[in-house]
Amino acid sequence: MVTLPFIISDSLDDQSVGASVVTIKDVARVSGLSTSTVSRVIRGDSKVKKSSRAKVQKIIKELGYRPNINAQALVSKRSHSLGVVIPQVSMPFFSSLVSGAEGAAKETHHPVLIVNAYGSEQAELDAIESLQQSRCDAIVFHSIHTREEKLVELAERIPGLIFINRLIAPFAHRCVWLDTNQGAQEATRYLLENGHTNIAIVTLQTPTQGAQAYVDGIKVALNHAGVTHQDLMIGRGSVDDMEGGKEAVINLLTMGAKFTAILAYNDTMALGVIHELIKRGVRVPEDVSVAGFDDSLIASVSIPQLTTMHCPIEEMANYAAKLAIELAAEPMSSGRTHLFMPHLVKRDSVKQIN
Amino acid sequence: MVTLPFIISDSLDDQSVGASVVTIKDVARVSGLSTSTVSRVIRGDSKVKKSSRAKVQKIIKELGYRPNINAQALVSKRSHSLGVVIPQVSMPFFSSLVSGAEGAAKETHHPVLIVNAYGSEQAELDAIESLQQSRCDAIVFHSIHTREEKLVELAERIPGLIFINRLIAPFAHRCVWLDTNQGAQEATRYLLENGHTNIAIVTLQTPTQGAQAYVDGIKVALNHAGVTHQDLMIGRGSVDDMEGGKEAVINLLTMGAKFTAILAYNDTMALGVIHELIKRGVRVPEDVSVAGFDDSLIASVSIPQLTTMHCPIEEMANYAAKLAIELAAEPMSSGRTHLFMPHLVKRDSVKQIN
DNA sequence: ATTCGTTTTGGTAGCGTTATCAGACTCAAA
DNA sequence: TTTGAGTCTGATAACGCTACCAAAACGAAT
Repeated sequence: MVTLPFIISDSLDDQSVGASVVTIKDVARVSGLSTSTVSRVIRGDSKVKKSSRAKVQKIIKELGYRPNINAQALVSKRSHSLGVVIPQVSMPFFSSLVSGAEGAAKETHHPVLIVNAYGSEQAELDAIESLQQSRCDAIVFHSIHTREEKLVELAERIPGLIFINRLIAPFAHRCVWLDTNQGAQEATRYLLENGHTNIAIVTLQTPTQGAQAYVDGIKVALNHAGVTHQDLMIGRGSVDDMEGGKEAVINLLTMGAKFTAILAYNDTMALGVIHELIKRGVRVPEDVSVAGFDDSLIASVSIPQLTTMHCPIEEMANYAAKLAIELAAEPMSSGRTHLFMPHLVKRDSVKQIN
Repeated sequence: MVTLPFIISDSLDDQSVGASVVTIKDVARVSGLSTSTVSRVIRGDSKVKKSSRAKVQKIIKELGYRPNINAQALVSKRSHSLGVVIPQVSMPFFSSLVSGAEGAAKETHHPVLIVNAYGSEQAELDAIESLQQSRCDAIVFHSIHTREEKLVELAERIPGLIFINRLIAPFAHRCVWLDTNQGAQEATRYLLENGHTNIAIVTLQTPTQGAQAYVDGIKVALNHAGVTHQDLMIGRGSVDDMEGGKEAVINLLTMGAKFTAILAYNDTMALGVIHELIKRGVRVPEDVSVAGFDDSLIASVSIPQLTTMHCPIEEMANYAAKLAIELAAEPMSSGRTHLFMPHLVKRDSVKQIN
């Protein structure tokens, strides 16, 4: 980082006293009505004469009045804002998530608070607590490290808390999740259809719920197709990024696995795999096919473009945000499940063999 | 989007009345002191006896008390939160920006509000207004479409408003920006050093401030090196994404431009260029070298990995956030400029010729 | 003991909004 | 004209906190 120390000698400020903000009282005074009536108009309460409503609305517009949401939050004990807790906004998957949630929140004029909570249960719990301090009542939470038991506790305490991309059985109706197992099956079937039977898996060393479902799904599809794997070829990476992908494929190679295709737990790992293979002179997809999972931005940007399972994370987050806002307004103890399906996106990293 | 309508019949909730939140009064009562003293402890006011302070802090911890920030904001007329306005979180460049700002805000316990403002001046102004309504006083604003005159107006009104990646001359000390011109020069020099003299530019149809600086920088470097371009080869795309990149290179090709290297205004456009070239059987970098700008995530993901100018957007945003928070606390009418330098990242998309 | 400065404390009045209740105004029916 | 049932409106008390001022409490110096 380079910051030039060039000083600009600026004139002094004119000390202009910032035009004091207009309050509900100003609107009341100007309109000749009481704050109560103005408040009713703001909140869309029906018990107000048409002419009064019109007058108040006119004055509000003229004065550029905006209710102070802090005061509203104070008295109503609800902030009308949406919190989003994710590991890292800068990762494409999560930034899509945030984007989806932001879209939903904007529709209902909810401000969006985001908190990065990376790497540990403590970070995740701290994030939730900081949102609570802001009296944020609707929360979309992408938890990775927090124990289910803790999450149950949180869900009991916070009616507007929605889990995304993770299933907490006792609160299934508060989870917006993806059928990773089915997705993995579909990806596997696609490889099988293309003649691949020697399929290796690239996944995480310490599998998350999703990673587990992914591997399970692949096994189901392989079994169902009658592909007998005396022992499954599984390469594991310690992290879910490109490095993890490289690590996993190196493992696979050093254990002498023979495969014509690789299924990777996510796009980033898949790209790590591809990079490592190409570095070793293995062509993708001519020698080995590779499929990812997520269909994140990088999938369509890479060369070859990645065949992958599209995970509708933006729509899921949009849905989750609406649900959170809804439940924050009126808690419900049960309801339907919110299950989304990934679907296959065929691009260039998988090739037909035989 | 597929949502399964599977209904879970859940037991009724136990109607547990959410343990009412502890307030400053509770702390005061339990500690046997007044709310004033407790408030002093919270705010770190020095005028409080050591023993009292210790006692209050103990009780606060025991009761799990957290100040209600809405009440604090109401009385202090400042929200102590940081707003971030960007075109789209889901774009890697901006999600890095958000991430940097979030990091800075977390240090000072400022919640982070994000607002997408895509595509128009109105969207950007609406975003700022929505933050104002939240009484958000520190704002980092990545403006693209708003006229400078409007931005000056905003800057005058909001002391904690910082512009990122755009220079507003009258408020230079409130801008955290990048020397794109120098960066473009450096990229150009690198191509020249590698023997390229027929260099084409890929940029935007309607150039933003940054795009203009980029093209200017290239011209400067070319002139300086004595490379005479009777007429510069410039291909223009209507948008700054892969499609825009493709569009621009197609323009270049159809106008019959002869080049051995392309400088693209950003990484995404550069990748669009590469995709289009490869599609047409032109090898990168063997036949044509391509360099990008930004060093966003995708630059290291593609094959070939992209040679590009690293733009330290995360550090810039971190710096901008700190500045915004600082200025919101105590406005200043002048100060130093905050200029960051991009630097070259050599990867695989540029090849030496001759 | 009295005085004085200094440190420490508590009481109270808001901040801008909403909820609640009671009061005032309609208008039709008696 | 009175009555009653609506419809509409306004006064007021919170919400949880901080700012301000005044009152204690404490020593040290007289």
